[in-house]
Amino acid sequence: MKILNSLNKEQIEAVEYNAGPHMIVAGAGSGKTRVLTHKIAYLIEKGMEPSSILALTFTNKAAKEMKERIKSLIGKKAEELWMGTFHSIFSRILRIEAEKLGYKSNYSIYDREDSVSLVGNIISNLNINLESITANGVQHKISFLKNQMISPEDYEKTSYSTASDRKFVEIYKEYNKRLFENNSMDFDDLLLKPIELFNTNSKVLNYYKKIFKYILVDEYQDTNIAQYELIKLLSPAKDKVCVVGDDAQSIYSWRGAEIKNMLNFKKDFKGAKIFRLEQNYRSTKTILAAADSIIKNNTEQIPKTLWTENNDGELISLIRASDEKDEALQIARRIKKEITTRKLSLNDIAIFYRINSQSRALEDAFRREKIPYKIVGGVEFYRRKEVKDVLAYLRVLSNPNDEESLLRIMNFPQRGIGNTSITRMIAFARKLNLSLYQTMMRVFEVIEVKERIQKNVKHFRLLLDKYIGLKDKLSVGELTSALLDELGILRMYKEENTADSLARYDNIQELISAVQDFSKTNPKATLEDFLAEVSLIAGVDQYDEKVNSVTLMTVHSAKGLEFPIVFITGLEEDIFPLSQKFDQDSRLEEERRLFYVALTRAKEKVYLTYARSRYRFGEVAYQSRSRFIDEIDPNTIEENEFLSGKKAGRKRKNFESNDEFYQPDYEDFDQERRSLRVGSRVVHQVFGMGKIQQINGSGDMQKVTIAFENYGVKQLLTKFANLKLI
DNA sequence: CTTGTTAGCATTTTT
DNA sequence: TGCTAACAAG
Repeated sequence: MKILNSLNKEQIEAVEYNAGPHMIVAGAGSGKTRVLTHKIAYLIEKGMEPSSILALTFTNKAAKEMKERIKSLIGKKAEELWMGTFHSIFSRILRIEAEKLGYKSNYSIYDREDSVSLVGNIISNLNINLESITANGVQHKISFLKNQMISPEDYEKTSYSTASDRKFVEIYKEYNKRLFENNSMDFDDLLLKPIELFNTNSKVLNYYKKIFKYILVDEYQDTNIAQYELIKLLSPAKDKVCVVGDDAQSIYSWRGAEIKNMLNFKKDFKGAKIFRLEQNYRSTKTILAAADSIIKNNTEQIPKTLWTENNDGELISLIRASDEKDEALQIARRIKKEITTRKLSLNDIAIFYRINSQSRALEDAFRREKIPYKIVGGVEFYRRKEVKDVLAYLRVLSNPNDEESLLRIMNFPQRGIGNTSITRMIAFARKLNLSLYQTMMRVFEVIEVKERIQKNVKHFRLLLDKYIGLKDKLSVGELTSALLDELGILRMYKEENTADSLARYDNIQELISAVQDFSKTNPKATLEDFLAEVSLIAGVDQYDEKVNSVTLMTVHSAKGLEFPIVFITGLEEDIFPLSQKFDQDSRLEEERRLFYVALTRAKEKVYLTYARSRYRFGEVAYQSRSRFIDEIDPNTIEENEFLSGKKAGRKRKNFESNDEFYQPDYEDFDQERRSLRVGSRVVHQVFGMGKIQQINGSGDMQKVTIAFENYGVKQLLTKFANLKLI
């Protein structure tokens, strides 16, 4: 069969096996996507209807790519596949089944920010003033519990009821209630609600079980309990379930992902068969050896040996920088060199970092060195304030019960409806059990609101009604343009004429073209369709390999991608691995897996960079280099002397002495404390011997963290500590 | 109700 | 450091 032609023996076995549940343990670069796509094509060629195959992926981008690839194998039929992320597939099902749960099908989807702001409102409404209760913290905890399928009632039963715990439960309950009243769901509900539906309504469950004759799951190592539950519930006859994953690449446990799902697969699905893909087609032998030497330090893993027929390739280069600016500059220079020496395009190069905030220095350097770049993720387009404002309008038009969105736009652009009036209207609404939107119609009964403002509210309400009336008559694109025109938001930003406001102007323009684009590609699409898609877009989904520029992204977003040349930056303790008391080994092991993922993205060449000092929280922090560097097999790595460290600094001085960004190495102005270094052993008069773990700040404010032999870890001001070097 | 100022917080990672 | 949410004054 043609479809099997391009596969190796193990891959063919995995593709052909379709008798029952099976798991494909696929190492990095072993052709996992290839196997999945070919398997689906194979199934269809064997006569299975595309519309009866459910394929779940981790990102929208992966889904889209896979669909494209399947299309090229079997043609247009691929369009009918149920393929997408868990969240998008089940939100689609919920659109259809919402009424059975008491929701309406036009429900809004709240992203994390929306949830936090709802939680914030609840906290202030309930008049809670506890140090330990913050909107962010509570939202985080709620999400965490939802991921484990723990309801407020469950939580109440199992946990100690401290005062703050009781308050938390109160907020959690109110949060769910308000979501329901707003006809809204948060990300976690998109998984929980279908479970609830299937568990309480066997008719619906059986209906979908009949539709899905085959289930495939990608990135199985990153599924959480709720996702596992969904797979289990929907398992078709004979458990025709195929999951693909790599336990070494599990990097989302903080989001509730359970490697256990992978480790327990054989137990969970009776008669399950395991396939292994161990031949790597992506990387050089050197890169694989380095990656292997890293992951060996982890204890929990499914044993496997990756091998490749590829060349040895080049050694990994280690680059030392004095600070983050130097690091960025050196990377920029390397990139220029790489592009001229190997005939590569900018697209072939990626720079990874552990945390988004590291991107700033890199961006600065690339701008100055005129290297085109694109950032994946970061402050995502659809999460920007001005974009969210416009989307809030669209959401209200679609679902007027969406109070969070309504509040967001009530006085934007300013129309003289201030906080006090809004609070009074909400009080009225709660008393009479109305929605805020309904209250707006009856605002003249809210006597506490001034007459002039009542008129403003009515005016606003009429505006909304006008567009609600129009929303099914116009395309989404036309609707948005007309609305924005009437609101004058664009004009407002243009007239303001600051760099900031013009950027916002551009972003809204971009949104408009995105909307129009959507209308064009989906002529029949409704406003709801557009909103549903937009709410579930992630940073990585916007990665466009066609634009010719280097790529900047977090290691998390890099999962599933590959590049000829990869820079992994910020290899310092407390950055990568990220600072954390490693009270649990599992935390450190996840950081290590993350580093493993980063390394295995590279096809030809890896650069590792670290900086001696780095701005964090507005102060300079000195860090020792990452333990991961020392875990790498020394035969695969070389320290790069040229262009490194102080040399680069001097070079800069010669060429760009008038550079406003230029700063002398800290040694030059902080000489008396120069001898204090991370790792230095010191004596303190009271605490005795110790080793410096961390140095923060400079001058009189400089603080050192020292692990004393007999007194534990202490943080001291250098100025008073009177330390003696040994 | 708007505008301007400031204190305090933030940097994990994302569907 | 850079942003925001909260606060104060007009």
